[in-house]
Amino acid sequence: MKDKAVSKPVISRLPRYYRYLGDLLDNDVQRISSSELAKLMNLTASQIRQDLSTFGNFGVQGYGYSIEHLYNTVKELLGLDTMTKIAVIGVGNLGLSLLNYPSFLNRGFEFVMAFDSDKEKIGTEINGIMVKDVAELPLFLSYNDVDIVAITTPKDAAKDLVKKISVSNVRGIWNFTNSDLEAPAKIYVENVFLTDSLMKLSFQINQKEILENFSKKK
Amino acid sequence: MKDKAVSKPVISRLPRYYRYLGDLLDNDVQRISSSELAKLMNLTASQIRQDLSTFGNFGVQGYGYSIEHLYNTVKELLGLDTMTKIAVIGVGNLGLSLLNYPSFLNRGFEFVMAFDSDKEKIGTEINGIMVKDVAELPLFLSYNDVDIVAITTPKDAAKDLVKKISVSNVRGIWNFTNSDLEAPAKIYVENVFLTDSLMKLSFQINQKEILENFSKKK
DNA sequence: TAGATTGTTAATCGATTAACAATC
DNA sequence: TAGATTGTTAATCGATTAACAATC
Repeated sequence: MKDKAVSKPVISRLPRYYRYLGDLLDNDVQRISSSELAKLMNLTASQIRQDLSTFGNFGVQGYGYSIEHLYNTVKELLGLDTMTKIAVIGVGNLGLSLLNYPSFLNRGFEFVMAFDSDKEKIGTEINGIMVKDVAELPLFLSYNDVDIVAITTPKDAAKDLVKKISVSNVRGIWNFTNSDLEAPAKIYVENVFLTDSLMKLSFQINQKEILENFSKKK
Repeated sequence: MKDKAVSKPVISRLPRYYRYLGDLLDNDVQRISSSELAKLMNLTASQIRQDLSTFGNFGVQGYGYSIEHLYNTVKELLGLDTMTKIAVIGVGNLGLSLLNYPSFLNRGFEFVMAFDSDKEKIGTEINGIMVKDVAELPLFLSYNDVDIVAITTPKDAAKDLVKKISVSNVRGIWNFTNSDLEAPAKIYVENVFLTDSLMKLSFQINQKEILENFSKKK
């Protein structure tokens, strides 16, 4: 184990490893070599060995990797062997998607409460999760352990929410507003920028035409 | 204008530039230097100048960049000055979020049709968009210009959908299933892996503890 | 033992940052 | 003109790929 912080590209690949290893496990495959896994995942064997060696020596020379062992290792690395508690703020369609997402629960995540400002929604229950008035958020956070807050409100509401979250024990914000949030360093912000994602796709499918247009004008 | 393909990191930053430039424009700022913009966006001035020079010379020495001009340039680069037509497959909460997302419409995107397999949903209308039987997808794609298909179905349904999409004129897939989709090279796949995103967040907030645990065991 | 495959060191590639001449 | 700031070339940094000794 090295002590330096793990590099971003490696972190980004971990969930993907987890998915592929899970599939292999489901198919009762026992072992896999870095080159077989590389072929499956469209990576190089070198990269896989480099990535894994960030965390330790999990392979066996001449044999490869035990899938079950590697799967459990990655699972643990991702913190999925302990329950992570999530509060959802904003119960619009996006908030509902999260609360109803079936695969979160059996992967170490648990929704503990939902919040909204809409009187119609407050007091209702979604998938077994209560919807509270967002005004009660600070009090709730001070009396309950919440690891992650998912923010699915309009972006104007977010700045004030971050302020309230910042004085709690929350360690992560899952940001669905389409704007960067400024949070203290102790809180990690993971962004899901749907509009950015769609624009990237738009760029990619138009790349040739767009760049041609551009050169003409120059 | 260089002719080589634009690098991935640059493409990823374009929507973010677009957001910040839009905000500046809304605040009636006329001009900005690379170092001011860098400060605002938490980048380096060097990087901004490098990024922009991928596409042309938009700045003026001693002055900086005209925000309006730069904004329009990025907008055009992202293909937002022409309408991009999107069909949504799967009208669960996630599909609903997309169809109701207010900011897509005034940004050059248009939903043309929604599809689902649920008899209850077929024939209904969401935000003015009809929901058709997914069985009619191939026919619809053959008679209508659709640029992007957003897939929000369970992942088991996706493989078959991709096959059908592959024989159409669709150029991009916006993939919300939590699995990699194999599509022909002519179709660009942009992934939104919500579970991966949450797992990354989980890793980050637990990084210290997790890595400590790991070193103990070794 | 022979063959396979790891973990790691070295080489390469690509992206970011720094420096500076060109020029508004 | 003097000051500011670009676009670009060069230097640095970091990530990926290749190579190979160690070893199951």
